[in-house]
Amino acid sequence: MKSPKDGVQSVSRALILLQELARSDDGLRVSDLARTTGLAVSTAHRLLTTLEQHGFAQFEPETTLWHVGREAYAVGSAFGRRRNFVAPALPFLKRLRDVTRETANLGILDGNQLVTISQVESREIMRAISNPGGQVPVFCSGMGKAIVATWTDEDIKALAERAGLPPMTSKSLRSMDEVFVDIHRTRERGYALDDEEHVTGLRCVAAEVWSPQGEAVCAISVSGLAARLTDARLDSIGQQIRKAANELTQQLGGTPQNHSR
Amino acid sequence: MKSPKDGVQSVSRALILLQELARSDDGLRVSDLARTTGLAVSTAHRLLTTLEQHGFAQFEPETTLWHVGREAYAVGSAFGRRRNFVAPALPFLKRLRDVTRETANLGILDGNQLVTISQVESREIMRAISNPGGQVPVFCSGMGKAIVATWTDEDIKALAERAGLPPMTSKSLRSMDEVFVDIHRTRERGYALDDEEHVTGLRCVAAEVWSPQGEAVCAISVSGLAARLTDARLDSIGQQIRKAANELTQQLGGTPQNHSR
DNA sequence: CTCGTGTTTTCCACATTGTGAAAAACCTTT
DNA sequence: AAAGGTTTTTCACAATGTGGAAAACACGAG
Repeated sequence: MKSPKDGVQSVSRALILLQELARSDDGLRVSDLARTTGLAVSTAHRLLTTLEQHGFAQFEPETTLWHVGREAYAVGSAFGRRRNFVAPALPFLKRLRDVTRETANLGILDGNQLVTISQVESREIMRAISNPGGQVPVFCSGMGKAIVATWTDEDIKALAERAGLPPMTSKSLRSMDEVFVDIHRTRERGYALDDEEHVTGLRCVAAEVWSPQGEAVCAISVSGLAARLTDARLDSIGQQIRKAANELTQQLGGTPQNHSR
Repeated sequence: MKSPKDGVQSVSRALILLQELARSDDGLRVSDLARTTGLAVSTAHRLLTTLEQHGFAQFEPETTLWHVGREAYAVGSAFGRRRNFVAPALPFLKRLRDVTRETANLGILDGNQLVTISQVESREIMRAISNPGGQVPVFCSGMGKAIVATWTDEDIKALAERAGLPPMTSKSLRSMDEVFVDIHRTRERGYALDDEEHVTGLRCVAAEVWSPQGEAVCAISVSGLAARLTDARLDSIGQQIRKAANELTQQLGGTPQNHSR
């Protein structure tokens, strides 16, 4: 009967209680919890009070109902804080790589730069262009523009002023006007485009991913040689990225917002 | 040595490990955790694997680091769900963030502490100050004071005695007299102010939100560097928060009461 | 007011369960 | 190949968690 590999019994039970609590919206009584988890009432009670002492559970004396506590919230939100979208994003990146045969990327905004967090490489000959961890000026990056396009115009302006518009190539956006034209097109299209604005010969199509808070947290993109990412393919790829970004958003517990503002 | 009333030892320890994990943004090793919590390495390891089996902790083999797991997030968000004003509040927070360009927060009173439930970050460079789930002594917090100002003087006194007046900074309220002076000003103004009373260099403007039962259930606030939240801007921002809080109240089916009592 | 039935909470003897020292299995690094 | 640093596993022991039963509440009905 004793299974050596189930971990610590009492801890397991306490966690199961927590999950049970989370399942219910308006609280549970000790005896209910004991029944649904198959524990003795006294045991359930003991575990619950332990959880309560640490703030993971909350007891309402007037109604004698148990709820999930603030500390559970605090600890849980640490999970959200962490860049934990990289793992769930991987399958999506892989699929994008497979259908487009180009490199797929995941990036976040860090300060004034866009940094590539994760990347699934194309299998073509010319592939690794920007390596993971690499930083790119926001407005020279498809992913950067995808994220920024969800912001208000004032915020975008402020960021552009802070970050500047370094001319990486001859096609880089050079003026505030050009930026806003591009952002508008991005919002209309539903995906962002970097047409050799960062590196000559390199194109990139990107869409943003939303957090449960309703903010654009990161973006995914497909990048490859302009010679291969032809105008003809561009929109089809754009749609696919948009779709993948929405699905990833959903999986992260967010809802895709509308791009237009 | 055996203290009968500290609950179940192993569960306590597991929870402490979780909190420790939450504290760190980029993961911890077993041995670090063991040291900081004072547990034997093997014990820590056993507890962690138990947490992992239930998804509350996450282990990255390649880097041998432990993180908070998805299940902790799932359970924690049940806490937010119960406080069902967090979703409707989001648009208001976003708007506040957009017009003030500072961080907007939503907080509730939990026991003697004010806990930040939700937050929409400013896009300026210096932003994340307190993370969601964080706790602050009531009287060092704009949101805390906004809520408390709706109470009777006796209730306030009782709370202050229970919770104490921890001097977080040199500007923190230190005496019952100072508390009541501040509360009076808050009631007159219609919004509460935290002028570097929690963290030096940080200001915060807040107003309370009413439930249909006619109780102040939560508060919203805007916080930012004192250097940016200048005296000149303060009143204008205060008015805007007051307005947003009233609108949110309305949307929740409550009616904004009058602050004076 | 008293009894009855539903709770939650406390107690306690017992052995199941969790414990930590130490050893084993892994890694990198030199 | 050896030396430090890890993470895992093992194991003998007793401290720790267990659940039945009893006590303390809380409410409604008679």
